[in-house]
Amino acid sequence: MKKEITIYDIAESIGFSPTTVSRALSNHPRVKENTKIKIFEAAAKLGYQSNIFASNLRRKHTFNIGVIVPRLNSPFQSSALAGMEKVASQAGYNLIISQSLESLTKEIANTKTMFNSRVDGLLVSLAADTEAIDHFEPFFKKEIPVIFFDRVPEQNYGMGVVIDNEKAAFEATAHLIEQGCKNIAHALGNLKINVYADRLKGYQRALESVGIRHVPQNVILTDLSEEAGEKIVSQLMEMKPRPDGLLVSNDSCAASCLVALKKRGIMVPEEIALVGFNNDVISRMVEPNLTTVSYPGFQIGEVAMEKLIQKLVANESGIRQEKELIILPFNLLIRASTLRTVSSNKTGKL
Amino acid sequence: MKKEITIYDIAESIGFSPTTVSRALSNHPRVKENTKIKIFEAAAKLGYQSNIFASNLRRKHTFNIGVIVPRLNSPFQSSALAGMEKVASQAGYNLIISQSLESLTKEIANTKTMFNSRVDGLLVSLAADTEAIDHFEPFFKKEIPVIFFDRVPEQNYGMGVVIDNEKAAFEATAHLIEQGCKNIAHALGNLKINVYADRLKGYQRALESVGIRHVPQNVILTDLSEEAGEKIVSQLMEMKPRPDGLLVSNDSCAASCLVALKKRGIMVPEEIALVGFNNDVISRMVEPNLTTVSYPGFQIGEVAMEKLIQKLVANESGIRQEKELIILPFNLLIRASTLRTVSSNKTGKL
DNA sequence: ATGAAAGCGCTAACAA
DNA sequence: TTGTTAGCGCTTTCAT
Repeated sequence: MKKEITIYDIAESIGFSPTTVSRALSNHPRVKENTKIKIFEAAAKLGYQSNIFASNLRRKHTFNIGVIVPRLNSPFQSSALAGMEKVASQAGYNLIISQSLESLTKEIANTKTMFNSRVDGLLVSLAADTEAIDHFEPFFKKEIPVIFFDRVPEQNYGMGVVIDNEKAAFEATAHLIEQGCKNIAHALGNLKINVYADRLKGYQRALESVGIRHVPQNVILTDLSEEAGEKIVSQLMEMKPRPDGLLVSNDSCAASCLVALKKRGIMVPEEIALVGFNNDVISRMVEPNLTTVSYPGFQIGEVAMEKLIQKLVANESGIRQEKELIILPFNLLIRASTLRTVSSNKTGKL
Repeated sequence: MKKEITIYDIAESIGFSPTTVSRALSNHPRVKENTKIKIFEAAAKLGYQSNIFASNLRRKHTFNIGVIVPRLNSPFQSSALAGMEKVASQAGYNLIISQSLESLTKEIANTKTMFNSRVDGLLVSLAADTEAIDHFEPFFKKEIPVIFFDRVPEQNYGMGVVIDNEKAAFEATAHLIEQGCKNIAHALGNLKINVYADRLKGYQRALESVGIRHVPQNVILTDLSEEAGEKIVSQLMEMKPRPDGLLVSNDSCAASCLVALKKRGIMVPEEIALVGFNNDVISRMVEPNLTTVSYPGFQIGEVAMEKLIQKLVANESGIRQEKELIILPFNLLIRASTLRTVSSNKTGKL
């Protein structure tokens, strides 16, 4: 490796001190305009590249923000990441991204790595296994801001960005009830995850609100994978009475349920009405189009990152910020998979 | 911010020199086992955390690898990232990820940021606008390895990981021809991108190979977005004779073409046979299922990262590596959207 | 097997 | 407006 050009080389080449060079390069106001120009020219001529380590070593921050997600390749998570990247890069921060693959062990390892890499802040969507959040203690202790998004811890914690999953599931279920469903099943993921636990509550509350007795077997725990659709539907087929409504906690799984239903000749929505979650592209491509809860992944990412950067700035100036849970709006998109009567078809997309 | 524990504190607390502490902590063989134990204990007791900047400053590398993708939220790119993350984290590297949003300007900015952050290596899938790759010069000059994946530069460059897009499109087109299509259209993205340019070649070669005259208007340039399907199909409807086969360069766009075709009452595959690209979930959910080219995103990510880390290790030991283009296998998955005769149905998924 | 000392390149307090 | 000086915390010769 060749020798690096340093501010000393620049300083020497034009007869200023390294301090002045340093100041000029970071656009300090107390350097004469003319000197700045000279210094920038010299820097360019010598091919100077600032050494970020040395700078970090002094200033004690990295401009790196860590992000830990369950899976990089999920439509929701990748949208959230896209939103984060947008905001972060605008503010001059880099993103260090890792995935927990739904494993607490890996999440702990990731957390350690992030800590050791000295990220300035951390954005986390928890793994399915995660119950306690002790592994974030080092961050809390050092007052490095941690913001959870989408999948947040159950217990009291700092700051989070979510949607109101309970309300979303409530509305989705209420919609099914309006469409005449009497016996509604709900397929969801690991109940350790707040997202699914909350949706279950909303689903139950909607049933109760119209006096429908809650049938435990109607709640189907799955991994919500593409393959799960077949299993869910075959389970549905065993039930008597057979459910006439199904709320599935993500769109790709809902789509695979739809395929499995159609394979068996079950009419959607006439025999079983179907609701998904997320408003993924797929919900608009299958036939019938899926009614779904529009889940603002990109925006969740943006807001979480904005909040984090705000905290960073606040910390810098010694301002103490409060705990806060930000709840973003969702949207129930009614499409053909639940519209049983022509009269209530508001979308024209039957 | 509280004062950090340094190796000096450890050294002082147990009466060794900082040197020995440093050596012990990095498991240097010439430190007595017993001393090591003492040092590790003291480190743990004091809550020592190694300062990665100081270490980087001395050792001149970061264990960070930069990744620049066109969009974080694309099924292909996020799979590739997942593959990269897996390999990188196993090898003790972090991923710094940014997106170019298909803009050369942003790509250049990202490249600069990555360079200034002193990533040890760079993985890039080019933006649509990118023609020249001068902005990677600083990396080449400093011999920081850069590996391109999927979307690689046209000109001569270092190392790349791709699939044989020309062959893939050739096979897909040949399959359409076998199924009796006489007039095949091809919807693809920006021809500056090798991926699409190569597919176009393959498509043309397949037509030529059976003596079908190539009709320029059959090549439809689009952004391959979800919305593009409608446009592509309406364009198709204008053509006479109307094409009886359509090769679309990604699955979500192919799915939207399918929806647009069905909306017009066109039978798929009978009137128009349809092939997509990527084997996204969506290709298995729409009806009929899409014939598609299985595009190994996760594996491309894995291989690219493995190669990069190999290069890093090789550089370390002064070994000079050759330029290399790695071509990964693809797979034409034949499904109902192209199967026109029962006799040639090999999948049973009509 | 251990230690002393120098320096990686930058920044910030203080001085001028 | 500019410069002097002293580290930030670690690693690495070179000694012992």
